[in-house]
Amino acid sequence: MLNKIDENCGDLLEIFVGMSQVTRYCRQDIAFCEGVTFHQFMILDAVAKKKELSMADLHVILSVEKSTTTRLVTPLIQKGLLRRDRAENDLRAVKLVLTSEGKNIHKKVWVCLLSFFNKVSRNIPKNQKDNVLKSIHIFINAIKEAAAEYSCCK
Amino acid sequence: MLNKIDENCGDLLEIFVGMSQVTRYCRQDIAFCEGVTFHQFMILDAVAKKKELSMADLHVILSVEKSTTTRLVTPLIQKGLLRRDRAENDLRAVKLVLTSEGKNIHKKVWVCLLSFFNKVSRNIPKNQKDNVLKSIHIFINAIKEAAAEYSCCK
DNA sequence: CAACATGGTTGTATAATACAACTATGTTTG
DNA sequence: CAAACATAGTTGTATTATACAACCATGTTG
Repeated sequence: MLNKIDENCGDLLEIFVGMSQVTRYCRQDIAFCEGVTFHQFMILDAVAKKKELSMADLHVILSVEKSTTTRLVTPLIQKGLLRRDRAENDLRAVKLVLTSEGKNIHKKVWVCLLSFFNKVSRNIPKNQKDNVLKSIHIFINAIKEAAAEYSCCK
Repeated sequence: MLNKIDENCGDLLEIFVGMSQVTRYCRQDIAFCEGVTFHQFMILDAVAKKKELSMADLHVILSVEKSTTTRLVTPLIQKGLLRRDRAENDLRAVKLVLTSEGKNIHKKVWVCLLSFFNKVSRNIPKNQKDNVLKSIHIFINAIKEAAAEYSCCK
């Protein structure tokens, strides 16, 4: 009986290991696109989608500490891809916007990503694609929900 | 036509983002088990499975740089969970083995993990479980294969 | 207005990670 | 067999991602 569970969990562990590897690959490989890292691209993309974005929103999207958010944004400002304006309605808040250079780079990196994504896509059997993507959503959400209430060994 | 592709890729990006988040959660949460981090547990588990393991093998399993492998192993040696013996047949090589304390901790952390995995499991509809796990394998492998040949923007 | 809440940055510290240089041991080959 | 090459691992050095706590400035509310 415990065996059954254990086996299942062995699978899960393997999957976590796989995800951890794959995440690492992506961060590294994508780093070679126009000098933008994976996280940096996420930020550019989030800003591109919303036109303007507060740090607070961003920190939810990235789901990292707000201090981390600041540090991730800083290099993008320095490279001139983002502007950090004050929000009109709340003087505490920041409003991130893409510079034209930022838009440019965002587009270029998308092209890189597309080529990578296509390669990934080609390694998934056509008739499975939909199912696979859906399954992963289910899985990721399952973990997020579990993590929300999770606090181990306390 | 490009739209179709783009949309698909938007999905993929979302998934990568999700994976990156989820990976981060796990590293953090699991860190609370007996002071063992996710990677450290992977190492303990790999050694436990094989009884003994060379650094070379381990560095393949973790798929990180060999120097990183060394640094990940070191704290486990220091905590007395692993022993670093010389291999008999090759004096260059190392043979990692679990100490009894290591076995003990390995087991304890498994219990923590089980409880987490069960929570995850409970958030996946029963009739989908098999499908979801299989899909993720397909996906992870697809990425690994793509990453193997991947070198962007060159 | 005083107390509390929110948005953000900075100080400080740590973990994970890479790459290059190096040591020591093995293997192959002219 | 000695020289050249290959392999196993560690260490030096640097960077990135990350957290937590302390802090400042601005808003909101009793």
